[in-house]
Amino acid sequence: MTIRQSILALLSEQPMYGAQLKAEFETRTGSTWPLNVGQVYTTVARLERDGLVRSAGEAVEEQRIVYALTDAGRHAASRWWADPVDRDSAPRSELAIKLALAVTVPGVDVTSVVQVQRRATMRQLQDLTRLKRQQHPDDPAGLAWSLVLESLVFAAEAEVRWLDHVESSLVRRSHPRAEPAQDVPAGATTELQGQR
Amino acid sequence: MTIRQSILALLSEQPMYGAQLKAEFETRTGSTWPLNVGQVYTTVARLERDGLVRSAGEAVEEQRIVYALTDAGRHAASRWWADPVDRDSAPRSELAIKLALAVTVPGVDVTSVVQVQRRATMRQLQDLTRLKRQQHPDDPAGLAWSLVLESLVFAAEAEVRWLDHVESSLVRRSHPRAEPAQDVPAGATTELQGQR
DNA sequence: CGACACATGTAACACGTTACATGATTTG
DNA sequence: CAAATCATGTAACGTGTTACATGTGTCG
Repeated sequence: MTIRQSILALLSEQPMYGAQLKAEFETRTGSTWPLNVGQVYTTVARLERDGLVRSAGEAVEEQRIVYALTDAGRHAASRWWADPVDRDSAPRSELAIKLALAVTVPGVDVTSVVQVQRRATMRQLQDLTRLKRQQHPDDPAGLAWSLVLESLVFAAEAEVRWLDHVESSLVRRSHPRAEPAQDVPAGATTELQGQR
Repeated sequence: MTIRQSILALLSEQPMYGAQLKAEFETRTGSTWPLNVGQVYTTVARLERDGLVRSAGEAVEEQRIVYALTDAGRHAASRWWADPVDRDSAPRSELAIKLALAVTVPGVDVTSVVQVQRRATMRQLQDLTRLKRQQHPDDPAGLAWSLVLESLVFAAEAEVRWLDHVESSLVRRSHPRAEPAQDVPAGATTELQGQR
């Protein structure tokens, strides 16, 4: 669904042809999520089928087929801006499910699962900060990519915090006698950069 | 892929029949993500096709078909525990893409997009804390659900923080003369519960 | 008996993804 | 001219999702 909406959004700025859509999508999101060209065509075909896009046949150039929004398409695009991202359709969090199952299936070394994941997420965090250093957020064109990178950073930080929280829950479960130690506050980002 | 792995994990504990798989999945993850029964059967059929599951034909009861892991299936299940969740296959963040496009497509009221989303996420956060109050994390069976809920809370909090960060980036962009005001530190969760 | 719930499946479709085939344009 | 590049598209497959059809017990 995301690609669908993204294509609508790009076409709402200006009619474009297929490869241009791919290029625009990738430069604006900083190539974080590459987009296969073929997918552009399949998605555009579905949009055309649904009456949101029409191909303004070979408008200017030779064999380039330019796509444009129909009225319904313009409507759908503006609805995307107006509505919040649907939380009900939020994809299942594989990590949350994995750990929920890990603590209920006997014989699973939950602590090890948590540690492996924590290390992986910390590495991703380092990669992201490395990427951010090659980045000029003042550049108006770079603002978008900057935001994308930072959204990944925020998500990864939250993941690490949650993993630590899971670990402390496990400790509490195995030591039910211990006085209820206060959990790490959510904002303890200070030490987050250090490897364990 | 997530459902596939979840079914492998459940079957690694014990052979089960279809409806039981649905029930176990939902009780252990707290019905946060309902699972259509039909999907269990389609997924199990694919697992059988791939040689990870075999149907131990009508083992005990009358017409209940019990599924069990093959050796390859057990192997796949334990690999899931050993490996971190693949970050490369992490789904595209619809929200991040949406805002990246919003700041690059002219004529979009980005601030409004941010505000609408923030309100929606705050409401979700309130719903989650309300759910958490009806929850006993000391109950060993409830621990899993507790963790799932908290993962959603952590993710939503991170989303709100990121949205605020986006907003301040926008302000900075429109007032380039202003001295670079320090951003809100990632750990400013204290006020997060209050509506704006 | 009839209604209900439980359990099993199938059919159909949407989206995402990749690999491949084709044609046109540029360039060494 | 030949090779590389750009652009368009199609075919095939995988997962997720829903709606529907069917059978089988149970219980008032």
